[in-house]
Amino acid sequence: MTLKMEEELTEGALRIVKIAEVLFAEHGYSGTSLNAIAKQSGVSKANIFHHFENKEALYLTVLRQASKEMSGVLDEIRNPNSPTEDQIKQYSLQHLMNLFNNKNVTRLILREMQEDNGQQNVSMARDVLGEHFTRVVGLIETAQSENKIKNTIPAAVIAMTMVAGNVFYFQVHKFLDQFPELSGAEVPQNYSSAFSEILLNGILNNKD
Amino acid sequence: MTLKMEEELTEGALRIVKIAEVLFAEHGYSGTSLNAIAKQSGVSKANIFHHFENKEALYLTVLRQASKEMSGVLDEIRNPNSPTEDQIKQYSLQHLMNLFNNKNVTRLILREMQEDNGQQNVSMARDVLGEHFTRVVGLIETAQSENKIKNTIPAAVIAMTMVAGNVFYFQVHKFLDQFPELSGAEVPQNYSSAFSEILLNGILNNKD
Amino acid sequence: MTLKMEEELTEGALRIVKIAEVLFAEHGYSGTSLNAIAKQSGVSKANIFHHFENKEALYLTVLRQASKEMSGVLDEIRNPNSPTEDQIKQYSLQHLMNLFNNKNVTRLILREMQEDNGQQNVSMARDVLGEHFTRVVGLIETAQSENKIKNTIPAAVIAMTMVAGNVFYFQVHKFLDQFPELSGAEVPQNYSSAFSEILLNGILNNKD
Amino acid sequence: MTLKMEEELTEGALRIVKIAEVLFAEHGYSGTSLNAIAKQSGVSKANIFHHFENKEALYLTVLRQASKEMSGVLDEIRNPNSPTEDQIKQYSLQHLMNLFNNKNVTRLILREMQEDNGQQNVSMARDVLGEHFTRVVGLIETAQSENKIKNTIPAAVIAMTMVAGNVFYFQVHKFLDQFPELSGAEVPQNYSSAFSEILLNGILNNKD
DNA sequence: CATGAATGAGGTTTCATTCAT
DNA sequence: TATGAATGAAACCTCATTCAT
Repeated sequence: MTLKMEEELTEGALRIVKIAEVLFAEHGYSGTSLNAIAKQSGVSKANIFHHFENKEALYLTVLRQASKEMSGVLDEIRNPNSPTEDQIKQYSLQHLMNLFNNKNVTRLILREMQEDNGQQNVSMARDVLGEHFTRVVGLIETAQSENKIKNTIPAAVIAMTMVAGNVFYFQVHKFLDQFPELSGAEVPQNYSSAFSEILLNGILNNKD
Repeated sequence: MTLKMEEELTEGALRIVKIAEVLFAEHGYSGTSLNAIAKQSGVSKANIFHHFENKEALYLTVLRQASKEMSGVLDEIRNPNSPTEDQIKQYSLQHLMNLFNNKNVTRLILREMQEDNGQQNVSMARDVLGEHFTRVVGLIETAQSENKIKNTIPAAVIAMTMVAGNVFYFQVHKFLDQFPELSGAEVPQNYSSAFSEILLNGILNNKD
Repeated sequence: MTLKMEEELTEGALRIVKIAEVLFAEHGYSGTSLNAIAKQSGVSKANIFHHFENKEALYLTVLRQASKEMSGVLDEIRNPNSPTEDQIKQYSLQHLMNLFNNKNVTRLILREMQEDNGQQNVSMARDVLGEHFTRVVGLIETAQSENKIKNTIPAAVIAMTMVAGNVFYFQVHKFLDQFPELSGAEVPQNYSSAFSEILLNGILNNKD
Repeated sequence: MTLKMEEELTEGALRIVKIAEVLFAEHGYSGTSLNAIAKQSGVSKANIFHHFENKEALYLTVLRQASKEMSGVLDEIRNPNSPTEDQIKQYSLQHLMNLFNNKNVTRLILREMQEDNGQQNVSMARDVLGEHFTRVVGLIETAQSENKIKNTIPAAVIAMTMVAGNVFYFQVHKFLDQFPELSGAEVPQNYSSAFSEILLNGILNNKD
């Protein structure tokens, strides 16, 4: 089931990819020089070309590797018996934690989304949005068919809103301490909880 | 009322800044060469250095200029007599349109938020999030005091959620046609409307 | 009696020349940029070109001005009645002090001597060596004719030796504290006195 | 016995250093472009940066290499049995020839002495003045203890005078034909002989 | 598998100089 | 008399890449 391009990476190559991932995530493609990668990896520049055809090829490998890492994590966790509400909350939180646990990958792919690289970043996008996205859409559709969630709103938009909240929180997280109005949201779990509350119940006061 | 750093830009300098804004937005800082800026501006490379101390200084000028542009736009619009619900909808849509109308600036500042440039991007962040953010917080707090919006959710988190939805939509917009599940959301107004619906009423079916 | 090239310098031009003299002396011709001169002079670069045809012309003006300064100083002092020995001592010391008092000029001309600029630096050389040189030669020849100084040694070589000692001391002066063997020579007058002693009486012990 | 910084120069690097030595000696640091060095060395500019971190590093390597060359030469020559007078004459001449034989190095270091580079040029200075200097001081002190040379004059000042004469002659040599008074001194040996005569016996006529 | 030597192209920056005002 | 705007050329340096070993 190994695709053509996924030839197993040797130990040396993997080391390079790991470092490259960090640097590409931090400084972007053109902000990262092979020199820097070589120096930090402790290998020679020439060695990079020994393992990868060129910079672009290395970059693509990094992206592919990154995607794999990200999607791999969350297969097991599921709890089909709990109420819809809890399931959504749980999924949302899990997605958020996923973004943070794969910080470099996330940044990498967010960068990629801002570039005009055509084809390539679409599949990338799927990975941040991503696995969860599809699954949440399914989950919601089920809930809608059971009349637990409003039928008027397209499931995809709901899923998207959830992802949006998480991704944005990820992007903004490091500035939070600069916004005193947002104090309390620094801890992802707290934010996620409040966000889910909004998502589920809206903000209007429907008391009467 | 001119601040120290805002020395009026001369015509020549402004021309350079305008072009640079586009290129920096499209390709990022290190992906944009002064060569390219010079060529597209129709001036010599040396002339850029006549107007700006170095590439970084030009970049900062672009950012500053960008922030100014963005915050300037939306002062007038207000409609204090309409119901809270409509006001929020209206604000949200306006914010979204703002992001699209100032595409370059928005991209520029989103890029900036991903970099680790300390201080600098905090003030930048304020500008995308930004003006609206503060105002919406006020609006919501008012509504909360009038008991029209739930008091249990912090106004700031609500505002943030709104901004999140818009910014994320901006980022993802160009991929939308690749996600058939999301068809219908390609037009910002449609998306905004659906998103406001969720924000205001939540997704749970509270009928009974 | 004004030569073609010595058209009186205007106040503005003179200011530039003064600054340029310092910078050229410190960093040499190619180490000194018109930018630096302009900035330190508090005038615009363009203004330099207003006063001087180009960098070279400014440099030549500086050299000319420098030479004038240097040769002008010592006309008056003479004491024809004192013994030959004292006269030589006095001249030697005076020459040395001259070098120090016109530090910039001296450095400028020493630099010039090391360059391969043909013609030009010959006349420059005369100015460091210079005025004194000719005069000392005359003085010594007189003394020789009076049999007070050995006829076997050419007057010019004697004069040259004197200049050599002084110039070298000037060049080496700032390193003296690093050579503990030479302690005591830091004060020019002391050095000059010891040097004259050697020059006049040699170092051999002729007692018997 | 290899010092940290003296990592053996590879063939390619050495070639560059050799050419750079000539050019730096001729035109000074800022008067010498890496372009020129590259062209004359027959290597690419980029290759220079492969071997040296930057222009400054190349320059320092040149200086270090130069110092080594200069100090290495004269170890063997010694003739402890000849009379003091002859020994001094011989040393002086040898030093002078040394300056000429290592023309580039000498110019390089003389340039360096005129710059305000702090630390660096002190050690350089030692090399021109240098080896000989210390040895001559020793020689003279011995002669003084044997009462062959006046005890009243510090050995260091005597040595310095000797070096002064030689260095100055080196600096002035190329102008000599322009000074008719100095004819006869164009040949270093002749000059050295006359200079030693003065140094040893002074210029006063002590006959009676 | 790994590296040092080498390079052409292009990057940012500085230079001396011109010109219109 | 003085300057800001503009520039071509050249400075130093970095980049991704190739090749022989």
